[in-house]
Amino acid sequence: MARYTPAEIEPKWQDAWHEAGSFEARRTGDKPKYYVLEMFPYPSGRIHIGHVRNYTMGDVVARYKRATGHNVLHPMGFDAFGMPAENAAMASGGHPKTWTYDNIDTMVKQMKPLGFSLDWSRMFATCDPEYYGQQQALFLDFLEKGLVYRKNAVVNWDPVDMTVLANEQVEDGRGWRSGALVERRELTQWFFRISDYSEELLDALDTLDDWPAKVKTMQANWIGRSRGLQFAFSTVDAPEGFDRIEVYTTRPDTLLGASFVGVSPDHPLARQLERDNDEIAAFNAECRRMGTSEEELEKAEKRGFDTGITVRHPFDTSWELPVYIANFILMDYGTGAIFGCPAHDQRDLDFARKYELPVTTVFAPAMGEEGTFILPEEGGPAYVPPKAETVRYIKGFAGQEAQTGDEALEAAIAFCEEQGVGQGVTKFRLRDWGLSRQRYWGCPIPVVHCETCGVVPEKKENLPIELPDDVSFDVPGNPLDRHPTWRDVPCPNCGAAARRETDTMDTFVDSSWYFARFTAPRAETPTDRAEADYWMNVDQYIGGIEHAILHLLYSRFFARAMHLTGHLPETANEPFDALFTQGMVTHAIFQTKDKAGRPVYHFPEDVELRGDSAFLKDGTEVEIVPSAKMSKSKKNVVDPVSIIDQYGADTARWFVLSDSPPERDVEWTAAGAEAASRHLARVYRIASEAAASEASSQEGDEVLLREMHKTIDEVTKGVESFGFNAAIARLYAFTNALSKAEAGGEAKREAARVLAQLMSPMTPHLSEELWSMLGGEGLIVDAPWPEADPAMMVEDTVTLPIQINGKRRAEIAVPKDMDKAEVEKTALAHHAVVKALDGAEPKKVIVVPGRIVNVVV
RNA sequence: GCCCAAGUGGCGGAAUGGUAGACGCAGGGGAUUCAAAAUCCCCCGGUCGAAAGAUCGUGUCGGUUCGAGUCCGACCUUGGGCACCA
Repeated sequence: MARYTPAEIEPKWQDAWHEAGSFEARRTGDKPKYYVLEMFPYPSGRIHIGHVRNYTMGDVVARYKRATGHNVLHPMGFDAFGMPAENAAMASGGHPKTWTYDNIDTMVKQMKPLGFSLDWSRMFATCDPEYYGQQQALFLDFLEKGLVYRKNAVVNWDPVDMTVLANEQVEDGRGWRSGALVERRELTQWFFRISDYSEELLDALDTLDDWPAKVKTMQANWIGRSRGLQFAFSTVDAPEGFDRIEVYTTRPDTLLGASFVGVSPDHPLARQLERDNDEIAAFNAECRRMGTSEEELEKAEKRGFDTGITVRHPFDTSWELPVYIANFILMDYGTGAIFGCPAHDQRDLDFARKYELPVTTVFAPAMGEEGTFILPEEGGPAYVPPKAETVRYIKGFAGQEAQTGDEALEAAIAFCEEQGVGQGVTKFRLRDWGLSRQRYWGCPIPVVHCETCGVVPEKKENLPIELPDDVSFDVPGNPLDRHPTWRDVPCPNCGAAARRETDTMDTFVDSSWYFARFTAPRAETPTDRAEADYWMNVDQYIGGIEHAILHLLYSRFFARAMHLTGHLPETANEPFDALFTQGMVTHAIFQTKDKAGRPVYHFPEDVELRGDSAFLKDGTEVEIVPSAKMSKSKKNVVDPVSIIDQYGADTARWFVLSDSPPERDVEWTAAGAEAASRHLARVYRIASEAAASEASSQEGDEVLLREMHKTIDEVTKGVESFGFNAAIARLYAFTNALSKAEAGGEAKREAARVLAQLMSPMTPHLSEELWSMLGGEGLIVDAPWPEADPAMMVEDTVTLPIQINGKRRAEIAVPKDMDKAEVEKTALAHHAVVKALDGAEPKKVIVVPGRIVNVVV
């Protein structure tokens, strides 16, 4: 009998699909369309097992939808701009462009043998001038509509390398390459007005029924709508022009517990004070030495500097509060100034205790719930109940004595407005999206700076503004900045000597509209409306949970901006109808330390495992950090090519789906690949036997075919709900049933054909082979998905467990449609129940038809 | 620090509030074989027991319910995100 030889059959069927043009997306016929998209990869160099898992999931959906009669669009491309290419150029002297395109070549060569049903004719990379030129056109359209503007913003500045650092390039406040202390520096940068869409982006989350709730929650929290009071304190002894300090608070009901006012080190007042006060200048400078990330600010020790200025309490002008400059206050949020109420905010309480400021409790637990409440001023923790909880106000000034935080908030706002102390406002945490990057390897921002005309947009006919190739990375800083022939251009407006913008775009811009470009990847405009109108939206988007906030939020903004500028229909404002976030593939990190004690990472293939220890080829022992997110910078990536070489693509595909639920992280182990391979060989063998079977006894036909219909039903449901591992478990069970079946040859062949079809989204090559072996018509990719016959799935009798006091003690087999009273009678007659009752009457009998019987004694 | 998840046998995991551990891996035993590989069959959460069975058991502690892995509250641990990694 022939053996399962993936190395022969996989290329054969890939050629057959290619010849038939099976996977080219076409707008033909009256079939419904289906657009399935996996988040496109960064061309890091080689594909890793996480890619295999991600694209196999998308391929299962794509192939299933194809089999259920859809025109499927399933494209692939590369998110090709970004820092690693520049880092590689700096490390080894090559060019980012060469590095990137070489990597793309390699990765395409590695992906094709996996047999994904991708329309490769639509492939592009975001670093193709044809792509980023259209992105520049979008930028100009956005600029015209006022969706882009310039303002100052701070960046991490490395004073030795003379370059801007990404947050991940800052380690313990020092530049990763130079080790120099990082400074915050303010630059004029480009911003998208995403915050204008805060409310809409938040409210529209409710319409995304097929998105995971956790992603919607994360986005909602990120956008962060809050209701509060904005008002001004009048100052005492403040410099001129600072008669008032505007603050924003979400807890105006705690105004009588105010203890101090805090302003950001970047607040205009702090900036004014540092001019004449060296101590304040030093404190502010110290604060600015911290990185720009929110995480770093929050984790840092909370510190303040007493400015000596005070403010008057709005309700009692004889009551003065000190004004501190505090390192934990963000200039970007609210007004950059707050009042602190230590009794009801742990951070404020820590601050008050540190600087010996008064603590005044405003509210306490409601009557009857005081319990062991310790007043914050008597050493207790800050009392911060949920705003929906009713509390008792001790120092309230508006509304009832007992009310919820929410009620008190509104009452306080109403009271303050009436008193002329500020007004209620709704604010959002979401900030505008800074897109300027002081780097070479990104999409050039298509504007020119002219001394007379100011900021001048490039003319669209000059697009794309291509990156110059003749650059080097041996000098610190952005090569575009020191490239005279590229940088120095005439003003598009007046023709005078001018300078091209040398900042490039954030790579999130590239990935915020690629899904739209896939609908017409060669169009002369960003989109072709006929194509976009047909193919949008993405029916199923699949990607990592790490993109839950930024990428997905930016894309939602871009879809709206592209609608405003005429590039997408309004129906595409929410571009992703359904989202599935697959878990990550994790893997141990292998690291050593360099002379300065900084970690140096090593690829798994460069590490030799001996027992629980690991060593480099030169014998150096390597530290193993278990189970971390796979990341190119940490080098803990697994190369699936060897798996494919050894076992074939179908085994790799089957294995990544079978071993773990798709939304959960999976720790890569090679152990299961062998088992997956054995199973596929077994399926091949069983199908071969079925193909040759001459058994004429039809005794077991019904049993087998009933099993088959149940399997069709469960696998279909599994595939539709991303329960791939459960679907595969069902296919294992059905394979066992087929192998043991005492059925006739015809029934076995039918069952084997259905098995091949049900497996075909996961193991398409093997399935084609079996299909042709079993006399299937045409290609299996063109065969319609099998349908389960409901009549074949009902059982005549059911087994009911009997519980006594909720614990299973026995079971009975009863006809499926036996009525409740009869079931109860049968159950009570069971000897285990009789014994448990011991002559007494049951207290209660619960009968859930078809499910369970519970006897309470 | 803040936001969001996850936690079930030796391992990966299954389970519309209704028989916890499907299916697979590893392990043990057997068949086949001159022998092996491959294949096939059986067993496989802990404790007690010869067995029948009993009893405990889904990170920890409480709660709701006739019934909780599933719902609620608190905690612990691990992971993701925190706006210049992509």
